[in-house]
Amino acid sequence: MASKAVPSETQRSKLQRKERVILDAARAIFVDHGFDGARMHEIARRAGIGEGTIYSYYESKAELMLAVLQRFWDGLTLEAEGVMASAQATDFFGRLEALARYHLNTVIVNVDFINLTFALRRDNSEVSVSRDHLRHYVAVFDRLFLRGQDRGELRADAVLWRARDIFYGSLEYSARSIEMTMEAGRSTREQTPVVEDLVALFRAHYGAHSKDEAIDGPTAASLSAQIERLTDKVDTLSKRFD
Amino acid sequence: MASKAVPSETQRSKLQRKERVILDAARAIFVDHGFDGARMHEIARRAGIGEGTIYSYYESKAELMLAVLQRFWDGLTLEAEGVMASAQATDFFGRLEALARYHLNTVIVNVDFINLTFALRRDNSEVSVSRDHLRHYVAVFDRLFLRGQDRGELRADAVLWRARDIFYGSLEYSARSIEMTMEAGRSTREQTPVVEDLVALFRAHYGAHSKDEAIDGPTAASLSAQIERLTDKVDTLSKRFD
Amino acid sequence: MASKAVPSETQRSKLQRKERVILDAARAIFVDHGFDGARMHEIARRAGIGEGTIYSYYESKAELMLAVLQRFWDGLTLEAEGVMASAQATDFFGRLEALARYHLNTVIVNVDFINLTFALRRDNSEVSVSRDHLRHYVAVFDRLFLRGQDRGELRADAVLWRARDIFYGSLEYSARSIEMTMEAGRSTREQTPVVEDLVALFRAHYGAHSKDEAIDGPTAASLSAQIERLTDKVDTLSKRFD
Amino acid sequence: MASKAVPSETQRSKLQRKERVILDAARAIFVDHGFDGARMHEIARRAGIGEGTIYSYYESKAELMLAVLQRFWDGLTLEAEGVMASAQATDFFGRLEALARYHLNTVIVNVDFINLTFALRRDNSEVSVSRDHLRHYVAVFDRLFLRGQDRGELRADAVLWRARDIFYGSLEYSARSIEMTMEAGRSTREQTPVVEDLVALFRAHYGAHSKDEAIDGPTAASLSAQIERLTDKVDTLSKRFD
DNA sequence: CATGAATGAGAGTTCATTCAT
DNA sequence: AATGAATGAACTCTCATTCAT
Repeated sequence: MASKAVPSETQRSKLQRKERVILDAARAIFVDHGFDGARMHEIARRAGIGEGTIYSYYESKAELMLAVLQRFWDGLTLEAEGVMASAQATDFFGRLEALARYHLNTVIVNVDFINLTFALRRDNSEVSVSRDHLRHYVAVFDRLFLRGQDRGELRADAVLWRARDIFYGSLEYSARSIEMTMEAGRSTREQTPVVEDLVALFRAHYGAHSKDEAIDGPTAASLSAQIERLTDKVDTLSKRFD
Repeated sequence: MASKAVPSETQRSKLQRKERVILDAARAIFVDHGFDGARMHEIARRAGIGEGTIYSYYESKAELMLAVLQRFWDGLTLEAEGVMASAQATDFFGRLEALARYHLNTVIVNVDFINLTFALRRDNSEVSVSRDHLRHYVAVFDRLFLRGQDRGELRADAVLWRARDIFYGSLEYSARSIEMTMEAGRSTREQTPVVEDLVALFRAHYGAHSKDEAIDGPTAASLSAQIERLTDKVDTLSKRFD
Repeated sequence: MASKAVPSETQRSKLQRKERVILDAARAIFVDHGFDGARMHEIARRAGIGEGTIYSYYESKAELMLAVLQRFWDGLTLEAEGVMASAQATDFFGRLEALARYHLNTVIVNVDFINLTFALRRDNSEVSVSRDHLRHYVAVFDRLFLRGQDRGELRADAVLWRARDIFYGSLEYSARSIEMTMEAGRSTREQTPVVEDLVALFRAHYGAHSKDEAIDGPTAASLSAQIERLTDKVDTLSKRFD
Repeated sequence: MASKAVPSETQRSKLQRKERVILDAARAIFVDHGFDGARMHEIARRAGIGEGTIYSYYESKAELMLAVLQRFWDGLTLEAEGVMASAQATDFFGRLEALARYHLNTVIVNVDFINLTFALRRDNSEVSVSRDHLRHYVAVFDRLFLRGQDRGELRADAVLWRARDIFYGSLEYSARSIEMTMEAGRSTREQTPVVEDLVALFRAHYGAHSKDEAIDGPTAASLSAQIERLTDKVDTLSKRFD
């Protein structure tokens, strides 16, 4: 009360907290309804503040969306780097697997939001998203890949961006498929084999050692696991006849 | 009297022509501004007709969008099949290359529209997009792949949908990248090497001459493939109970 | 076909028939949906003709409505006169009863349309109904009443328009009430006693003879009928408990 | 903080005032143009507010109409009761005259609005008018009449709803006639004689001093009245099962 | 004369944004 | 700084009317 004249640390952090609350609310509503479908009224309500208050933090709905996008992609990039830094493995393929696992899961969880980002790429839109967000994010892969080449883990003649297309491309496509089947109540595809498969493909194609090494095919152990899973499915099916 | 019951050929084709004009205009405006951003007024103007006229062809904006989507994906599927049928090569990899080339180019040209399709909410929206459009389209690849396996051109233990994810996923990712660099004035990446690279990857990974193939008797790999296929069958069966 | 140049009698009557078909259709739709709620499209469909055809008979929707109203009230007036002309009784009260019976039934059947007529009395409406329709119709009563006075059946000092207000007013109010209860599935009020009561009231008030004569009260016969009806009601109610 | 949760008295009364302004404007426009003919734009302009503001008070045009109706009929009922309560006379006929005078004048003044009420379709429309409004209003007469019977001022065998039809029916018919002649510049009919005439008619017909009254024992008339009342009770009972 | 596809003005309603409190 | 009532431009969709056939 007495701190009116002197903006205390508390006040500043209070503002930051409220800004975060707004962004959280905005993100949730934007994901649920898309940009045009989202209502400022609903965002304000979810943030627990008045409608007008948003406008003292962001100039317009479009600005708010941009801020949400910014935080989303920055967060993604940071997390991806964190995941790799804290990965147990320190070799290229170990880290690649960690990155793939993280990316696949992220896309599955945020598929609506990522679609929304793509949609805003339109030029005539009032919300024209900069491509830098995405560029920064995929740079995580680029750094990993180049370091792998430097350390001799990867073939020197491998072309970065072709590898990148395959990595992100197939993961995202898988993610959409998995998300679709999840939504339909079925869960036939697991995330783990997709990641393992992709890493194996990278090892085979871009690995510095022998070309054939990685193509070992399924081991007895993995076969056993597959049979186990199938057994479960059949059991589930059997129960349907009760 | 006869002209009353039976609309003359001229009349019918005139209606069909107008329908096409509307769909063309709608597609252009939808791509430029998104579904919510598109204005019926502008679509009508671009089609050179009155606003009300659209509503005697399509019940609502959403219906119109759906019709545009339908035509787009159906056309894509038909063209893809045509491309493969008329490909000079008749072997798997030759046809795969034709399909890849067609798909890559298509995505580059229609990237905005494809983004738009993705952005349409599957739920919570008045435009509920059926997944069948996409499913039909990717079935072209599926048929090609299975035929390749039947004819012994591909490894029997290759998993269809993992191959599909890599194929469409990396092509679409490449397409977006290419489209981005094209737009930026640079054209560092050519389409041809991307396609050739992908086909080479497929040949190396899924080609029948891979190392395990020659060994007699049921190998672990072929066993695994058998299990995989059986799993699919059980899944299909399961779906029947939904 | 050959009769193109010479409008035959057939053609003229054909036009009149079509005009009647249009008016019938229009009336039905106007009654069902009101003036603004009625659709020219639906009127045309019900008449079995094209939408544009209506406009070669009537300049606009408002004109059509006016024509419908005209025919309705003219028909009513004609019928009312016909009813009285063909009434068995030739004395004032007999004819009054016939007119009351006809009017009550007419209002019940056409209550929606009559309400519609009242609503169109608005001045700012594009369909401003002339009051002459109604005036012509009530003139039937006026003539009957004046004749009754001339013939000495009615008191010479009775004021025409007060009698008219009571006659039409109470009948219309009763009609609305009866129509309301009919609609609700109940039919507690019969038309006959309402008419008889009103005629009795007229006889007592405006009859030239004695003032008291008509107030005989219910006879034993009518009492018996009332009890009969009540018994029916109780029976109906009893069945509800099964 | 206190001003947050509890809107100040000023604020609340301001809202109520605005609500009344909207209802007044709406009523005027609805009367002038009917429900369909009325334009929200014009209502807003007349109320001196923005178009959108109306929608924060009423969900739709239909809701607004309903609110107008509610207020009109509730006000009428209240006023009618007030008029009778404050009437100098305390006997039945004195109060009847006060009620008649009030009703006649009310109908003359509000004839357009009453026509509008009648014209609103009970079915097939988005504005579904409840009959309760009217029912509540006429209950004022019903209570007066029954009390008159209880106090021996009216004949015991008089049938309530026939009297009600005559009372309201003839007054409304007179009101329309008077309103018509007033509008035409002529003012041949005065309200007072109409009311006096009607009261005289009621006195003659339903007054307790009628000829049958004096006779001892249950007359046929009183028997009939008893049956009539019993019938009403059974009807009421029946309605409970709908 | 008959038709019904085409028209476009105009309707009710929504919602991002403003601003007095 | 925070609020939320008020705003009005702009939306989709309707439908009486027109006119080429």
